[in-house]
Amino acid sequence: MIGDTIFKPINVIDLIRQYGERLTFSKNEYIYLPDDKENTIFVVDSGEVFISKMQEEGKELILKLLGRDSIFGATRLYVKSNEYGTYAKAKSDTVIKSLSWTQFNAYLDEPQIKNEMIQFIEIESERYATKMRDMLMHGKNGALAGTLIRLSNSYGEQTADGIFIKTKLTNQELANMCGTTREGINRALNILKEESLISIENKFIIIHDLSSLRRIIRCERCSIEFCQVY
Amino acid sequence: MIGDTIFKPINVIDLIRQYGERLTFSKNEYIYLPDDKENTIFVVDSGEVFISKMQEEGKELILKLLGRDSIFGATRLYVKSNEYGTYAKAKSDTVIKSLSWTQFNAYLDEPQIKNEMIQFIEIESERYATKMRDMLMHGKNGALAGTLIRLSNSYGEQTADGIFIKTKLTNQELANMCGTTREGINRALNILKEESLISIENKFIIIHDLSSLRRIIRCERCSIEFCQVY
DNA sequence: AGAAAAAAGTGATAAATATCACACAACATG
DNA sequence: CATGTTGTGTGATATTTATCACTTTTTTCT
Repeated sequence: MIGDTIFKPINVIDLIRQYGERLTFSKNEYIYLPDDKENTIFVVDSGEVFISKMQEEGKELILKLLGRDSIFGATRLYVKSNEYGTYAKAKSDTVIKSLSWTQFNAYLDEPQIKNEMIQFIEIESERYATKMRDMLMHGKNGALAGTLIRLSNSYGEQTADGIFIKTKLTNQELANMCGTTREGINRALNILKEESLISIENKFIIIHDLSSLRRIIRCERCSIEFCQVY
Repeated sequence: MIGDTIFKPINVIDLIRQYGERLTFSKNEYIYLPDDKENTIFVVDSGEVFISKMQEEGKELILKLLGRDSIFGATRLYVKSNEYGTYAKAKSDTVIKSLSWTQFNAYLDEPQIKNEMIQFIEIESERYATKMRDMLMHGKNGALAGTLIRLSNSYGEQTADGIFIKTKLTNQELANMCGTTREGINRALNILKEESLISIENKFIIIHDLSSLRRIIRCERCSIEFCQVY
């Protein structure tokens, strides 16, 4: 992360790590499907996980890209719609810890645990609202700019050369995060490269001019906490 | 609403009604601005309120259209970003009740109140996630179809003629809900009229063929609870 | 290392959206 | 009821985005 520390539900993470079952998934494996019974809470140990909204005809919308310490799955205290509604897929070989909701539920009496869960949901909601604007108001270039900014907040590392994004993403994956096409992303990235806003080295994106990216979506008062890819 | 009853935080609503201050706003008045200090929770008594994300150059993205019994404002238990981030504007002449966060906070010890607030936030988050997909994956027609479906769930009344949407919306307002232009909405509505999916009578929209609207955004397993305009 | 698979790049074209510039209708109000 | 004001409808045009059909490059896997 650049600068600010952001909220992390450390007690919840510890709890799942301590009592949860260790599971491994290889690249592209599904961790849960939209109509699976929503009865497990997960935390990422290593690797990366996409949370997506399903869409037939091969299309998908990636809502989140999770890394170590992200919690996901049954994260709702009361709203039990029975199904997850989303699906989770391992982006790379991944180790996660999983705890059944029934087991986790027993710890919700502890104020610290419950409070962290509430904060988690509140932040999630704020992030969606912010993202909605970025994705809808400035065309597909705006969606890409917004995604790159979020990536820099979540996976960016400041280097002499610029902000190095510590995760490789294919054009198709970026397209699915932006709700657009692979070809469109390819062209848009190439334009950003020509304009020297970014460069790509060994498939890793480096952001050289964050302010110009921000200008695309007219984001000045950008909140680091609410502008994340997870 | 059509069918299902949906979640309503009745105890919270009663609380704000009982102890809150009555405020009136006339059409187009702002109730709060994005950088106002987030220190008041509101409930709508009568009239309608838009919650929007700001955008200079006159553009705005309407996130919610609230009616009687909707709560808004400082609805976060822990995440106090100090500013609202959104603005609230009276769509029509409106009466609301407002309670300072400090006062409201004292009642959060009551489990019923706290639980309702948590549920409210959880549902809000689910609604945003669902909306994101509808708005991003099927172009501007999809955004309009999604908006009309949400309007029918929130403000629809089944009549012999179809689903009557009990609130008047200008093309500009619909455009701001969809992240598109007034002209675009105008043409899209006219096409839907030609195809007899909807008709407009005395400025009120009537939906004749909800299934066809759903087909535009490929929504079969549509959840009434998560598909609302508030 | 070589073959197969996956991802990236690109031109041509079609389709969707936005923009501009008005005409016209409806509505509110003094 | 005359008159601004606000909202609607629409053509013409520009811009953006998606689609198709490939080629080339990069990665993966024996």
